[in-house]
Amino acid sequence: MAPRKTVTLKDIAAAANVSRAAAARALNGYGYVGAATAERVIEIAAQLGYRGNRVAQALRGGQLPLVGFVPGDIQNPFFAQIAHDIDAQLRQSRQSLLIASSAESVAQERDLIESFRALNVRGVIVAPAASPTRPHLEALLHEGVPLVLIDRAVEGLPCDCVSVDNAGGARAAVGCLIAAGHRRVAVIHDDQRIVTARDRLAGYAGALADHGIALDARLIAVAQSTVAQATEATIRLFRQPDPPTALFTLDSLMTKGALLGLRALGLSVPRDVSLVGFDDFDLATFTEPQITVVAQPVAQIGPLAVRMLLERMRGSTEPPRHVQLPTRLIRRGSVAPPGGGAAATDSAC
Amino acid sequence: MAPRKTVTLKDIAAAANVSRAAAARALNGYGYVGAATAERVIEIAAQLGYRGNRVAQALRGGQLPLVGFVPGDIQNPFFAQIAHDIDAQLRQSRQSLLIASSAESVAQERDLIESFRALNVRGVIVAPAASPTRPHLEALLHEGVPLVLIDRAVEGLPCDCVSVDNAGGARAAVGCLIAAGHRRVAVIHDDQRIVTARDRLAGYAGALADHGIALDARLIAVAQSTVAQATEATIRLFRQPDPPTALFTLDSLMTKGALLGLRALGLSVPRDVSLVGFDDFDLATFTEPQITVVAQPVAQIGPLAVRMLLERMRGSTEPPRHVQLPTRLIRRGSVAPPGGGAAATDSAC
DNA sequence: GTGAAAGCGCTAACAC
DNA sequence: GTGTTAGCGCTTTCAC
Repeated sequence: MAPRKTVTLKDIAAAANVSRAAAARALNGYGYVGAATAERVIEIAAQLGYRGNRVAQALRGGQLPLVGFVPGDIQNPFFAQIAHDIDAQLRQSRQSLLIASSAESVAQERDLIESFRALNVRGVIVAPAASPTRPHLEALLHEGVPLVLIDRAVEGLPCDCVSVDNAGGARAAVGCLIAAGHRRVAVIHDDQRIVTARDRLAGYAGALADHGIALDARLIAVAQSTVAQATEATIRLFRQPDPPTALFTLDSLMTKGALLGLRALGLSVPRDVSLVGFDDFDLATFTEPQITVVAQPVAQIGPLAVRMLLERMRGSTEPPRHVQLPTRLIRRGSVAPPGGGAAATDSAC
Repeated sequence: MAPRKTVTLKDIAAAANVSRAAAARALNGYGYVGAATAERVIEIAAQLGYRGNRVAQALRGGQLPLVGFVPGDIQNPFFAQIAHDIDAQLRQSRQSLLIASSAESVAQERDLIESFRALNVRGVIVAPAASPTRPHLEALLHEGVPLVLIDRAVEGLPCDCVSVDNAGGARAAVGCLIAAGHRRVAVIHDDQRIVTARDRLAGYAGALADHGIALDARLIAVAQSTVAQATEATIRLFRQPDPPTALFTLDSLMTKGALLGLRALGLSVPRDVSLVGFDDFDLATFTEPQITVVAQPVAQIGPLAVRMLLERMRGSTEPPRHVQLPTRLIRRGSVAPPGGGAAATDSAC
């Protein structure tokens, strides 16, 4: 209980009968120190439980061994895995990780970046929230703090970025549906708030255009990215006269909602409607049939982002790189030809 | 790009033609400062983009506004939610959160605590990994660093703790199975590595004892907490001669594994076997039928832990509190009487 | 090889 | 009211 006074360099210097300078040299193993002295100092330090004071070190020389990470939401498995990977990678370079979710709010993101700046972090990884301008990120760059964007690119921000090919993935997903014979492919999207949603929607439109299918506004539903809203949107979509025969959902929460909505409607997948979702998720392989999805290379994002960040922290001044990782269509059992045709185990999809 | 020299208190003092002390007083709003001076200083500071240097402040006075959190695994939704809640709560007291998973390894936990100590964090929240001794946590306490344990209590460690009633929850779960008429209730558990698993297993044994049912070693399977291992364990359990009629799983990963194993065996829930899992999870309401589970009050853990921590950080010296939150049995559709009896929509469970 | 001394940026007595 | 001064714990020239 007694908040024992922390042992400082001065203490161990005194105990070893050397100057603080000599002690520091011994402990950090630089400069000239007599082998005997060094050994003695090190032993005494160990004995007294000396542990150095990063704060003082940071004040003197550089910065604290701190890196900040701002995901949209740490509860999202996508970000949770990335956080885990960043954590694991960063630990090897003995950096500690500050994590704080922006909850997709720019204001919150700004505050977080602000506090990171005050702490003088060595670098920051952020999944930027949607916003027309981003002065806080620019300020970071301006101060020379290494910054890596993940998941969402930001135009005009000269920094490294790791994202996935959202448009391409969506195009492939919808293409697969079209290849199976669908013409009336619905989509649920998320009000365009986030860049990724916009790109995925663009991919949807692109796939339709590729095959000369006109966009039909009645097949495009808007919902916030929650299970409940997606469920409702699905129900609206399929209660229309002349309903769609297939559905493409822009993220895994929406895919879950779609599943629930379809179930509520008594519609069976893939017999009554075919379904493809963006983003793989654990539930996708538990359903019967399993759900066909566009999988993102989540496991690559964190490690790559860290590698880029460390390079910058080491002083690299290469021009910013924007890596766009490819997605992968995982064909499972949720796609079949329209009109309750044959089960499509081995269809084009 | 140009790492513009950070503006320091000295700079703004010079620009305002006052001493550093006066400037500091104006900026931090303490002590006597002339209103005019204060205003001028503040304006100049804003103009120059002064932002103070927490590191220097910390060196001088107290500590950095840092709190550490060591979950077992940030990817586990249980910990992800807690992390989210801690983050949200802590933000209000303007603390930044360091998060690093122990991966259930004491060695890693020790290293993390070590680095937190070096950073002089204000407090630590940890889900302690299984270990006979915990010198690093004791050291923390000894230094007077506030520490709150979550999810797992540690005997003999005089600090606050928030856990759930694992034994009681398990007892209720198994009791429910027994009430439905089951006598041969199997359990899959996790090698006793973690305290929670041990308590849940004790609850299982307790429920059996309550009803005069003898423990049967052949009904107790060991598996690590992974879907794959639990799947195998389930298959082993139900391939025996005289197989169980009900199954209790100790966490959600295992429940998923059990579902898969049962499906592989062609066994239907709850007709052929009844199932109750510890820990609620999203999939539990997607399956047909939905799975009966023992739900933990996850949403309470983080906020409560933070409240306790903040109190300690404010200097409270109350005796340590150990709060054990109650669990709740959520009766869904995975329990029925044994022997393919009637569907148990409204059975005792 | 080792010690003395000068700060890093900030705060808080204490003097004026 | 405001300035002077003395450090917080550490690193790092620069003498010796």
